[in-house]
Amino acid sequence: MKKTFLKDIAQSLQVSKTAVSLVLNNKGDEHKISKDTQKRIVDFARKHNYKANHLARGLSRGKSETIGLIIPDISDIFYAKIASTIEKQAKRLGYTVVFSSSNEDPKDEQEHIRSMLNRQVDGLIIASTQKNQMEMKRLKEMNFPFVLIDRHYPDMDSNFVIVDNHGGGKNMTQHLINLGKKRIGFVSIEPKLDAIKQRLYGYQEALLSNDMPQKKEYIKELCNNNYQHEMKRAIKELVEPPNHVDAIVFSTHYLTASGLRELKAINCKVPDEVAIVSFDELGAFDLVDPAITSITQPVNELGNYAVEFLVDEMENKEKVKVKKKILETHLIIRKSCGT
Amino acid sequence: MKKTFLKDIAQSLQVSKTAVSLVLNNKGDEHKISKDTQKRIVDFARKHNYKANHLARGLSRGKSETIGLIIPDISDIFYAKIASTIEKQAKRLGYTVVFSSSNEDPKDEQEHIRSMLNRQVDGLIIASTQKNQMEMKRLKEMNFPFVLIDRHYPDMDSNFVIVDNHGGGKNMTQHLINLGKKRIGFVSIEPKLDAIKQRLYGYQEALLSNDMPQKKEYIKELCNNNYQHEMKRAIKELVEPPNHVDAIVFSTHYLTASGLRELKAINCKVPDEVAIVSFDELGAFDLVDPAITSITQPVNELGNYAVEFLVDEMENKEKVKVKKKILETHLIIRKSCGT
DNA sequence: CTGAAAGCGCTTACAG
DNA sequence: CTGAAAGCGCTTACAG
Repeated sequence: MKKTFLKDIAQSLQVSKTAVSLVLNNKGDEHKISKDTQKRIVDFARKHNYKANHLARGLSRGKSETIGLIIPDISDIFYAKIASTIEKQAKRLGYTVVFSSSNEDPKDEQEHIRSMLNRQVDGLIIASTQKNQMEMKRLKEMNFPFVLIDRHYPDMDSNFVIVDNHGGGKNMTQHLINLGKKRIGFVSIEPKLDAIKQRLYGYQEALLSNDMPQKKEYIKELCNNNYQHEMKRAIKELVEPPNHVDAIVFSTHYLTASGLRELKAINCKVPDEVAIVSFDELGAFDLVDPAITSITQPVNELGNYAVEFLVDEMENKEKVKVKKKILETHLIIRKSCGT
Repeated sequence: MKKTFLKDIAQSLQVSKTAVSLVLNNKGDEHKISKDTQKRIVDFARKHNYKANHLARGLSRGKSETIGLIIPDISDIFYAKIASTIEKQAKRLGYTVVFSSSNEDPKDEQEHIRSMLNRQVDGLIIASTQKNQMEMKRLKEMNFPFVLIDRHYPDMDSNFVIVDNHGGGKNMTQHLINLGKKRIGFVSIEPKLDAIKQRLYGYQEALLSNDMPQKKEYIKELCNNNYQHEMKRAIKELVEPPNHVDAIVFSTHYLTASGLRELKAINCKVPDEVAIVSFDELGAFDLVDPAITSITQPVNELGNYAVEFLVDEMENKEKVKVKKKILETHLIIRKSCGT
């Protein structure tokens, strides 16, 4: 099966390449090409399974119809889900998506951004390390379409769609307070990301507005690369006297899993001795012992808005205002906080 | 910041585009371009942040340095992990990856394959629906590099890297038998996929080689789109008399999760009343109540081999023989089978 | 209504 | 050692 090119069709049908290209791009009517010719071209193309070479088309049109997705880690279920909805939505609108994982490394992230630009993606969706503000500024100056997801740069005016981390942090803490918990710990990674900071602030605000004491010792911030190791000690310090917390807020799904492992290891009963609540979920959190009360993020919405914003900007470059969206989270109550 | 093109460099430096292109592609020495000229070109390029337009380069060279990944569903943790290692490995070798989810729809899969060909990917990694043998044949005839992962076409001679599903199914069943289980059920999706069939055969072989009865009623095959609904009944029928199984083998991670939910719903104690074992895992299977004994798949190896095989074929088209690899699974013993 | 021609930004034989 | 030129496969003003 030989490959068919535009030229082949033109020659076989004794028409110009122009005509073929026009017709196949649905501009036949616009250019008043006879219905008959159009039909012949379309039929021939279909029969020979002709499809335009995207590289050539892209080069010629100055757009590739692909969008780049840069995330910390595609194997994290949260990002995997986002990637899934982004892909679906992008496909619907005629775009393919190429992805790259930054592994939270700003240098890698920058490299991927540039590499994608070379590859002539038409736009970028980025869940950034939040350490590349200069690079983002550069994109803005180039007038290059992009939208930040999950993590944004608070000082920068750009498209983004994120989640209400502050509200989520507050709600999960309030839930604990409503259940009568008095000494509520907070386990997090180092709050380098605004999203993580906001969860902490939410926690603190809930405490504050309920006139509960804020103790520095209740807050454990683990190193992102080494949290599994540090978790052991953090949990111990929280659970044992003098802190002796009766509840723990975990700021990410993997911290929850890790923390629960430690709690089990030291035979601390959840929720009887300590209640736990998780920001975001892992695969089978409803089956875990005990089923884990979690804040849930609207992944689909997030992905859909991201693509919508991006395509909007790609297709009407000049007129578009910066678009921002903050999505609400949702508390799913299960067993890990008791009743 | 204006974009720099090859032409700009050539003009600024008063050399030919040829020279610039050659030097920037590390063919300066080969073409005996003076060290001095080379240095001037490289410096200028670096200073102005020049990067070749990949579309143009691709069109000209006839390769895009991208590989296409087609999987059933990127939001499934198993494929997300594979995607992650494939991306890492591909990047190391200078390739970008574009992905598409088929959602188990053969038509979609075919469309994605063709769309990727139009986009001029250099090779394809496919976890196929296994209903597109014709399309795969077509790829072979075109001499287009591709490797099948996770699912292969048993009747077709092509590159693949899969997992020993038969062995896995056998081991997990044998584990149950070793623990003294007598009536072992098997819950699966419809065995349209060879991988799923093999797991069943493995189960059957374990039974056979231990002189245990094979009962048709012990085997439940659910419809892939509707398994959550059908699970309720399947579990009931297995657990209640007359079948009254004392163990269940689940052939996929999501079936395990779903089945366990039903078992809990009808208050059937695991592992005391019925032991369960899972082929493949979900995020927190070690934390589930009870922690789930599972067959684990070597995702990283799988991804690495896939890329290795593919790149091998892409870069030495003619000489390469078909490469096949079957990876061993691993049984992780936890609590769900008792002791 | 239709075609010849230029152009997208590269790479690479080919000729000196 | 180096450059002019053709070519990759399309798209699209432009001219009739």
